[in-house]
Amino acid sequence: MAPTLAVSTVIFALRTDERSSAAIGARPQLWLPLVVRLRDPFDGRWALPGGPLREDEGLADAASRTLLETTGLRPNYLEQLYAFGDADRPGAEHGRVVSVVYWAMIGAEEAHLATTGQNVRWLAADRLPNLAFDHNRIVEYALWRLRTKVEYSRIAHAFLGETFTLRELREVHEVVLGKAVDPANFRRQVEASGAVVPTGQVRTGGRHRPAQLYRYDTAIEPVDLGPLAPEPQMSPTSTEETP
Amino acid sequence: MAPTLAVSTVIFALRTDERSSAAIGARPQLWLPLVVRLRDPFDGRWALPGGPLREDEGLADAASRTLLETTGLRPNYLEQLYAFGDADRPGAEHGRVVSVVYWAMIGAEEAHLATTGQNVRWLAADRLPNLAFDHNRIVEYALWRLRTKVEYSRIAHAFLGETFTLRELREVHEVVLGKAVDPANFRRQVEASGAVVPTGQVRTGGRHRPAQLYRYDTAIEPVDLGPLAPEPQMSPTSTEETP
DNA sequence: GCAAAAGTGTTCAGTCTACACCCATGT
DNA sequence: ACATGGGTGTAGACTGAACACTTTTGC
Repeated sequence: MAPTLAVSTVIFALRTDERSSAAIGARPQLWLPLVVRLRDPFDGRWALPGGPLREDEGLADAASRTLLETTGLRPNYLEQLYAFGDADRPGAEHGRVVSVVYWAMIGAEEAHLATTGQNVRWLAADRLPNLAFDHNRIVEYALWRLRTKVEYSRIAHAFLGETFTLRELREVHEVVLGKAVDPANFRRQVEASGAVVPTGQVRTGGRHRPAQLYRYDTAIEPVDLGPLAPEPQMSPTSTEETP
Repeated sequence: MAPTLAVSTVIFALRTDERSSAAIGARPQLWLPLVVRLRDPFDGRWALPGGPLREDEGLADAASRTLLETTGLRPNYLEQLYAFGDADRPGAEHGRVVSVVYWAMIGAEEAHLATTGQNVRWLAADRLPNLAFDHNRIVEYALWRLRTKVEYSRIAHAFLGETFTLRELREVHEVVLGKAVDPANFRRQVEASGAVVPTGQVRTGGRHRPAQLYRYDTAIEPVDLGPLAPEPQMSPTSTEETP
């Protein structure tokens, strides 16, 4: 019997814990939405949003769709993570499944508006319970990818809104990497990258000097995707023998 | 109708062109084995080795198997590349296929022994004809991944044998990256990485001072795979709510 | 005025790069 | 002897971490 094909998505957003949100200076954390399984295997356990691939639907489309269905949102960033399909995956007794998993980043403003359906719940990424299938391992891998990618690319802004202060962007790095970042050096690095442009506006309100607001420079690709980049640049490198 | 699942592999080896092998100082190049398609779609065109996923067989196992079937070899390095599954992939008219593609590196000694079956042919990676499906794009992406990975990890030795001189290792870098590398600086970087240990043996025969032979230090992982590393470190980060 | 964060300047150490130079071998 | 690549040394450019310091707001 041929294995079933499914698409799942690890959806990350930066949120402040509701319970401690009243506390001043509450650091945001990484959260992700999970859905309850309503049947075996792993009936009643939390699992990543996902489902079978529909006809005439691309893999990334399926990821976007399940994301929209579970959260009502569209992601600022979406990337394929990995295809998991070992024959001994947990739950394979009930029918083998090959999962193509995506991971996504949601902006701050949208994250507030997330519809939390009956079977959906947001949980902190570093305090997850035992999930269905091998989903704990998948989330671990997605977290690892997020962390390494934040360091060498420019995706951090995908957790923020249209405009943001460098302080906010730095906080994203600090929360994701789990360590403090020098404000002075961070500012210079970001400015030197040219990925960000000042809007002229400032954000006031703190008990301190107002901060310049920046916007992401859309002319700059956040990640180097190589030949997978948008423009499909179909490349018959040369024209030679065809047997 | 559910999409079919297939596993294909981009297999790289460093070879000297047979026609110019007589010439002295012939630079090796990247080659890859392709198979002729014997039916529609793309009947008669070259394609990546691959096929459907068998029952009770992991994705990586399937990649290894097709690699063995087409070349008679086992790879020194094997990694998942990407899952291609857009609804508008070339050839989808004859039935939609989601391809999980792997890429592999073959050692120098093995590459000589490669069995070249009736329908198999090795072609130079930078002079490929029009391949079946979107396989040109896939090879481009695999090449890009190989190049970026050679720069920041220690996989280059996978194109060589058990022991090798630093000259040979440097040549791998030069061929893959397509540019000259300073011998002095390369030596220092490799030695500093500690990934390589001198065997005490030397390689004589050139009209020059004999070169020290090195062996790869197997205690060091060639690539940082993060949570996908061998030891499955099943990680229920904590034990919390299960609805 | 004072606390707090925004933003600037400077130093120091480590790394990368280019290139000069000596060493050991085959012919 | 001498050509050739193996191997070492080193000066300058560049980069990143650390941290002192000035600026501008809210209270």
